[in-house]
Amino acid sequence: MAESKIPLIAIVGPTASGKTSLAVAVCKAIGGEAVSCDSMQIYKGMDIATAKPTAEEMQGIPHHFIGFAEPDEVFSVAKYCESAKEIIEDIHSRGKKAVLVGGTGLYYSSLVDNIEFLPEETDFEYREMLRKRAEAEGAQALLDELAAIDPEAAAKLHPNNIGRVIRALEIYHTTGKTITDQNGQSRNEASPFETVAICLDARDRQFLYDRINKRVDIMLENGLVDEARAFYENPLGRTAKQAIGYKELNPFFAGEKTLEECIENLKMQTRRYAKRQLTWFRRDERIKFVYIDDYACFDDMLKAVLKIIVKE
RNA sequence: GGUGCCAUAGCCAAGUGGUAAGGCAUAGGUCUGCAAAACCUUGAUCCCCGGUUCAAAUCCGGGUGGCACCU
Repeated sequence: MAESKIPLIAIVGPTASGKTSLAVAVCKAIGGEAVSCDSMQIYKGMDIATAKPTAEEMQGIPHHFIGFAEPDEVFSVAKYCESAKEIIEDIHSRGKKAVLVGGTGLYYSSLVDNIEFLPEETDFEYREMLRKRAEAEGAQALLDELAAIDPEAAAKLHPNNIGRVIRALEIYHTTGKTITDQNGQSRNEASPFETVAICLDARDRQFLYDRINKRVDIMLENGLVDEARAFYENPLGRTAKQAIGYKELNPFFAGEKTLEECIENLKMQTRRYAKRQLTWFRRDERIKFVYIDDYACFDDMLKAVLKIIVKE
């Protein structure tokens, strides 16, 4: 069984930790192709803010799953897993190694653990109705309702986390099954991948934050403001508008705040995002952590990483 | 040199006699179809010294620092 699994190398980690350059170097060393695991780099035009790898950075290594969707397209984990699996299988069938790169924890874990998503069952009207009820009756009312049909799920949710409570109710509404049942069934199939995952991190948090701050400055030099202005004038879709880098500059375009204030906030939001990414990867004990501030130079780190990959 | 105002957690800030609201940040965490999102948890004895009082961040005196105005 295990022999038939597809080997998969994953390089994950917080933003600005150096995933892109490491992945390219790894691909070069082992004959790999990069597969992005990033919820925002999938969009066309959102280049600077999402730090999409440039042609120069890619150094001729094929990068899949980047910049193919329209900014107004609503994307989801389910779609990601479906397509990413196909891409990885294709790379493998051509005798190359797939190297997954990215920082979207939900996409990563759903793909690697082969979460099975059932056919689409969203009901936006029902969601909207529940949202209005939450406003009128209070969030607790929705959670109480969920507790009546699925006490297990309700126990895990905080009433203020309205989005999740609504989703749980929505699943019951559209499928007749509780989210607990459905989630239980989603893990039935074993993963087709034999994954070796590496998470980039910094021993000194400030080291990472300095890199983040610096990178935002570079994005600004590269024209982030103009890119953001374009999306301010042509608003993004439901998924894409969540990207960090545009919404933080809107108060400046609206004349409510100075550019400097917005930039400070943008840096702060990026730092907070990096922290959240880390909590996601830290809880997966299979992921090996590599600390970027342990190495004097990139090549030393690359050697250490390749050692982990070869050993596994 | 004089007069007035102010001094509470990293920042903003409420509280005017009974043992310190709140917001932001920070740190940690949750995560199954919007996830770069959403959500949870997380800290102080109130500039210093002395006094009044059963009791002071809160009143009085002095000091230090800042701001404003005046000569």
